[in-house]
Amino acid sequence: MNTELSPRYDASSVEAKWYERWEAAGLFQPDPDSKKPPFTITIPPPNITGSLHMGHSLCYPIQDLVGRYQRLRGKNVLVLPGQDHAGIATQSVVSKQLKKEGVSSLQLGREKFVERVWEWRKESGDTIIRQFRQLGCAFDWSRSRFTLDPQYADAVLKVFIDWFDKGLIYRGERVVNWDCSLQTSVSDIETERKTVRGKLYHIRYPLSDGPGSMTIATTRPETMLGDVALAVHPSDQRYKALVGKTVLLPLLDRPIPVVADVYADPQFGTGVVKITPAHDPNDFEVGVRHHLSMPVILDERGKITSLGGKYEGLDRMEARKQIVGDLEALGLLEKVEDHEIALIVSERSGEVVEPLLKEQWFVRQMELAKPVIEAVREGKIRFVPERYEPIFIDWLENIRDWNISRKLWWGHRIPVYYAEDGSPVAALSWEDAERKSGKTILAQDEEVLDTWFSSGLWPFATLGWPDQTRDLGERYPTNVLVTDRNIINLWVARMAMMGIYFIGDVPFHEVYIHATVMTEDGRRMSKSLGTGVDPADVIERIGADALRFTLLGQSGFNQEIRYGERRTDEARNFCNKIWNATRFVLMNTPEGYRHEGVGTTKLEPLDLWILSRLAHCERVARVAYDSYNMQAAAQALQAFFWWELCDWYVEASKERLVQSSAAPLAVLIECIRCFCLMLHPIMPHLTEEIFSHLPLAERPAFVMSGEWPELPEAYVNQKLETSVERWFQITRGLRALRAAVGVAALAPIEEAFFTGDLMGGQDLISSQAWVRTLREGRPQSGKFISSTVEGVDLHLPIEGLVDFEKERERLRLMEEKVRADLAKVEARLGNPQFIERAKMEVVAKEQELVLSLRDQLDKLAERKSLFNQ
RNA sequence: GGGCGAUUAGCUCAGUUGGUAGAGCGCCUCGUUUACACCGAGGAUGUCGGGGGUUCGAGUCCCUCAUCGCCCACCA
Repeated sequence: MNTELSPRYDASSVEAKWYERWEAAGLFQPDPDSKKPPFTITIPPPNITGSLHMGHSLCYPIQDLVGRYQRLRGKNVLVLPGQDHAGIATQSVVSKQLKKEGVSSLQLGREKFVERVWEWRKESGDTIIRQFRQLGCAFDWSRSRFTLDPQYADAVLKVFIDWFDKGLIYRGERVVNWDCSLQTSVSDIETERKTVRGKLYHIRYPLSDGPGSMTIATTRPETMLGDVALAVHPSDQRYKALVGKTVLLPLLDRPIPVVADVYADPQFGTGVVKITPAHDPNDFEVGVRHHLSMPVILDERGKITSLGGKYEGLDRMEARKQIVGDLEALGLLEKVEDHEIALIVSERSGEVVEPLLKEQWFVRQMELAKPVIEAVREGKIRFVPERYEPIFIDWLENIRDWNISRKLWWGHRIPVYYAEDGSPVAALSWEDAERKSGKTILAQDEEVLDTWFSSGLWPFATLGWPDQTRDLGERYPTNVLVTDRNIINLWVARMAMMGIYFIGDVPFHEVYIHATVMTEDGRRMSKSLGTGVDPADVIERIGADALRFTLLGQSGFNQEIRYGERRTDEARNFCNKIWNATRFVLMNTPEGYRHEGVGTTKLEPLDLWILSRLAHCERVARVAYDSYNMQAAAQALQAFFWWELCDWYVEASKERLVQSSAAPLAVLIECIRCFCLMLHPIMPHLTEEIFSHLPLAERPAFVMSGEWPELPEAYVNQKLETSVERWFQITRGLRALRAAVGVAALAPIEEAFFTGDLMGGQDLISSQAWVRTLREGRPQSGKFISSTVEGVDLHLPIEGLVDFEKERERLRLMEEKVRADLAKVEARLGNPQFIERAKMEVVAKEQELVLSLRDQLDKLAERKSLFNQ
C-alpha cells in the first residue's frame, strides 16, 4: 500500500513533525487524573552559559530515554526541566562579552549589569530549550523552572533563614580560595590542582637576641611579609632550645616568636616552617592554636597591602621577584632549589587561587552530612554504577564547612541585614529584617550565594516547595537523578542534605552517573581546544535519533565514551535499515490489510523462531533499560533487527509472501510493532514515524503513549531456536561452498547434495542457499566439493567450475585447522586430571568433539583424493 | 600520596555464573536481487598490556608491575 516511501530515511523531515504532535497531544505533561504510579525526574538544570555540547547530548537523552521507557511501562511520568543561573560561570561569560564591547562591568554598575545578564539568560536559555527539543526530549515545559524565578527565590530565602536561625549558617574568618581575576572566593571543590615546576627558597631568619639564625623553606617568599611566627615540631631535637625565642622577620624587621607545633614536618626542608595565617589554611590553624595575629598582606587583586612596607602596591609576582632580590642582597637567601609545586587553580578562570583571610558565610556540614551517609548506607540512595558510592561516602565523612559567599552580582543575594550596631539578621526583606530585629537596618549583605546553594533545592523547589503542592506530595522523592560524576560532591551531596533536612526524605532513590564524552582519540571535548563537536551540526547531518543511538548505544557503566563520526554513520545506517525493512513490509501489504496480531495465524518453525527471538530481545532490552545499561539494550535491539529479522526472516519470507502465505506478513508486522515500542526510548522519532505507517487494526495514538510489549511466555522456545539456527549454519555452509567455486550469491545452482539429518529445514536451506534442488545422498558421478556442517555433509557438483589447485589448497588449509583443533582436544583428554575433575558434560562434549574431528579428517582425506588426479 | 576506571582484531568496542575468543567499521573476493550499495554473500585478521598465582582448565578469579585517563588530598 504505502509504496511511495523514499528509499532513504530522511530524519530532518520526520523529527520536527513528531515533536510538535507529541507536544500538541499534551504527552509531555503527566496526566493529573491518572491512577498510574508516578515516575519523576527533575533534570539537572543546565547552566545558561551558551549552548548545549556533546556531553549534554548524552545526559539529557538518557533522562528522556528513562522517561519514555517508564511511560511505556505504565508510569505517569514527569520529566521536569529547567535552567540554572550558574553565578560565577554566567557572570564571567557576560563580563567577557562586555569586555569585548569595551565596557567594564564595574563602570556599568550592579543594576545595569544584572539587567544585561537577564538579557543573556533569555538568549542562552532559549537556545538550550530549542536544542532539547531538537534532541527529542519529552520534558514538561509547563513546569520548567529557573533557579532565579521568584518562587524559587522564596525557597532559597526560607532555607537560608531557617539555617541561619538554627545556627547552621555562620559568619567566620577563614582562609578562602580567592580568585583574583573573578574577584570572588570559590569553594574547595571549585578548584583543581596543578603541579608545576617552581622554586623552593631557603631563607634565613636571624635570631633577635644574639647570633645565629633559623632557615625556613618556602615556595611563596612574598607571603613572608605576613609571617607571624616560625614553627618547629615539638619533638624536633634540633630546635628544642629555640622554641620560645624570637627571630627577626627579614625585610620588615619585625620580631616574631618560634613556636612548637605538630604541623611542622621535621622531614621537610629544614624542619622549620614560617607561619602566615592570613594566606595559608594550615598556617591559619596554627595561628588560631597559638593566638597569633593575622595580618593580611595581599588584597583582593593580589597586590601587596599597606602592611607590606615598601612593597605596598606591587603585584604578588613582582613582589616575589623584588623580595628574593632584596634577600639575596642581604645575604639571607641561603639557596634556591627546583621544586614541584602543587598549585591551586580556579576551575572557572584558570587563575592561580590566592588563599586569603576573609569574613565569609559558611554552612556547617557535619550534622547535615550524617543523615546522608546513613541514607546511602541504608540503600535509600543507590549509585549506578556502584563504585561511586564509597567515593561519595568518603567525601561526606571528611567534609569541611561550605563557604557559600560569592562576591558576585549575579545570584541570590544573601538575605542578611545589618543593624546600626552591626548585628546581622536573616530575613525575607528589609522590612522583615527591621521587624525581626526591632532595630534600624542599615545595609544588606553585598554578596550572593554560591550557585549550588540554590541548585541544592532543585528536586523539591521545582515541585513547588515551600508550598505543600500536589506535585510535591506525589512526586517527592523523585525516582532517579542522572548526572555527571564531576558534580557528585558539588551538587548531589547538597541535594541530599537539603532534601533530607527540609522534606525529611532523600531527594531521589537512584543516582545514575553517566560517562564523559571524549573525542575519538581520548581527548577532552572542548571548544577552546578545538576538539568540540556541535551536536546541532550532527543532528543536521544524521538526525537526532542517530545521534542518540550513537551516544546511548555506548552508555552503560563505563566512565568514558569516544565520539567519532564513524559511529554516527553506523547509527544512521541502522536508521536506514529499519526504514527500509519497514518499506519492504509495506510494499508487500495488500490494500485494506489490518493487522490483528499473530494469534490466529498458522505458524511455521521459522515464524516461531523469530517470535522466540523477539521475546528474547524484549527480555534483554527490558532488563537492560531497568538497570541503566542502555548499551546492552541498543545492542540487543540492533542484533535482533538486523541479523535475525532482516538477514533471515525477511529474506526467507520473500518467497513465502509470493505464495501469499498469511504468516510472514502478520509476523513481520508484529515484530516491527514490538520493535518500535522497544526502540522508542532510544529513537523516538523514527519509531513513531514507522509505527504510524503500520496497518494496525488497533493502535495507540502514538508509540510514545503505547504500552511496552508483553510477549507470551510461550513465545520462548529454546529447542526450536537451536534447530532453526542449525538450518542457518547449514545454509551458510552451502553458501561458502558456492563462494569457493566462485558462484555469485543469488545465482541459482541446479542441484546440491547432503547426507545427514536436516530436521525439516530442507526448504529453507535450499531457498536461502539459492539451490534449485537439494537432494539427499551424494553425486554419483563427476567432481564435487564438500564440507561438513553441524554433522551434515554437503556436496556441490562443480562441473569444471573449480581450479583443482585452488581446491587442493582449500582442503589442505581445512585439514591443517582440523588437525590443530584435534591435537588440542586430544591433549586435554589425555590429561587424567581433566577426566577426573572436570564436569561430566564438559568431558562428554570434548569426547564427542574428538570423534567429529576425526570423522572430518577422514572425509577431508577422501575429498582430497578426488582432486589428486 | 590515596582511590577508581581502562588496556581484547588495523580502528571503536562487546564478552553474562571460569569450559575451543565476538560485533561494527576498515581490508580482500563476489554481487545491482521482490526493502536497503547508508545493501547483500563469502573470506582474512588476535601471545585478550607484562609477569606471577589459584584451577583439570583463566580474557574471566587473586597478587604484582607497566601505560593511559579520571577523582580525591592542607605538606611549607
